[in-house]
Amino acid sequence: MSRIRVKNEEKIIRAASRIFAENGYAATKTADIAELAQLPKPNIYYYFGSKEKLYRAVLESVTEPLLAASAPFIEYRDPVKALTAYIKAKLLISRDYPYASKVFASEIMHGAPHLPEDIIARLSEQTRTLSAKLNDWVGQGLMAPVNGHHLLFAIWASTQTYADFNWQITMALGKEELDDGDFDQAAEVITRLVIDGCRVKSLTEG
Amino acid sequence: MSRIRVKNEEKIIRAASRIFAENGYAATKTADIAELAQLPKPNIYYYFGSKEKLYRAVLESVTEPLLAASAPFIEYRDPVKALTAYIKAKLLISRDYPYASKVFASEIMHGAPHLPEDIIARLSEQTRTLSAKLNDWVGQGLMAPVNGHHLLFAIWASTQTYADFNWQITMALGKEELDDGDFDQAAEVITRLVIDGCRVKSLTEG
DNA sequence: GTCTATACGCAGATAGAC
DNA sequence: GTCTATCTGCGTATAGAC
Repeated sequence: MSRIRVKNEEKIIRAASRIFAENGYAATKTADIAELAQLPKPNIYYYFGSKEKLYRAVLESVTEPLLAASAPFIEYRDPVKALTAYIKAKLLISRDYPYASKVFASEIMHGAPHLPEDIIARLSEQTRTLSAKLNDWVGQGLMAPVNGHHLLFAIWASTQTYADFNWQITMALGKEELDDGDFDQAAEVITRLVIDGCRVKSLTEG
Repeated sequence: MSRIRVKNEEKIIRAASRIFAENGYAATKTADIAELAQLPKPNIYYYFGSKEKLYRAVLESVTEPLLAASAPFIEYRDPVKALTAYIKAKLLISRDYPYASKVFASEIMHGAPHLPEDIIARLSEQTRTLSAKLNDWVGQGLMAPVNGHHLLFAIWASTQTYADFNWQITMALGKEELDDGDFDQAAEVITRLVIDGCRVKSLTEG
């Protein structure tokens, strides 16, 4: 694995993330990826074999950040801290991986036809862990009796929307692009909805 | 405009909504639409002229329901009633127009390249009206000081997710498909988040 | 390892018979 | 108004020179 290979593969993945995000899988031309990556088209095939395999490589590149975002849920015992940190982490993914997030969203929207089984399994496992924890908190009287799954869906949707529907949001806000202040406001609103809406209690201050 | 024409156009639109939703614009073959509609492929072209025009017709078919969903915001003066009804209306769109909703979402996700200007204008107008009303309520002390735009984004995202990410949700719930009970639970959770989270006050019972 | 030039298949669109 | 048969262009993929 030469240094040039690693470097070129990175360039291609970065370019591909963007083109796939903007156009969707079927509508993207490998020629456009090559152009953005400033490499000849056959190099794409030399490094990745096919458009399909390149696409899967892009999908896999977001998997780790996505799974890592749930770390707060494990780390913090305090429900308020855990949920606040989780919402922030999810919003940062939308901010920092806007293209990969979109590719992932598009993939899920169409029934995950290209998503490898092992990734699906890990995401499912994560879902079970998170909703179980929410239900635990409900059982311990640490929050109002809400359905953990549906609360999770609401958190996912309202954080991911800042990447997936970026176009709509920037237009509604009358901006060119979202800045850190917008993400702060988003975090404030979503956190309030969850913490106050579900009457989540802190372990330290009752 | 013969009766047969109207009937065939309906059949084609219905089939197209589904195929476009499942595969995305670029990946759908007009042949597949024709097959599902049980008509020969050239009829698609006879009635709609091109794949692109057919796609736009599908987009336009959801516009009215989408705009109509905001009626509660206008009809009800009471913030609690208005928001509760709005959330319910948005969820019903996800339930009753799952395919068209997905097509619309996919279109927005990619920057609305095919969405006619006049539809964009009407949706923008609606966005302004809704966020202005939310800000009014805040100004009148009828709800906590939340940013109207971001609250709106959260409501949109968490209701549309039941159509757009249907696959993920049914999998997480371990079901084959969502039933009315699931939508009721979704409504309950989202309504709680908004009403309790933003401390929305009812006009009648303070 | 890199890239120019080319093959090949698929799917959008249509000509023209009925 | 309907449909069979066909054209054509575009985009994935590769052969083969360097």
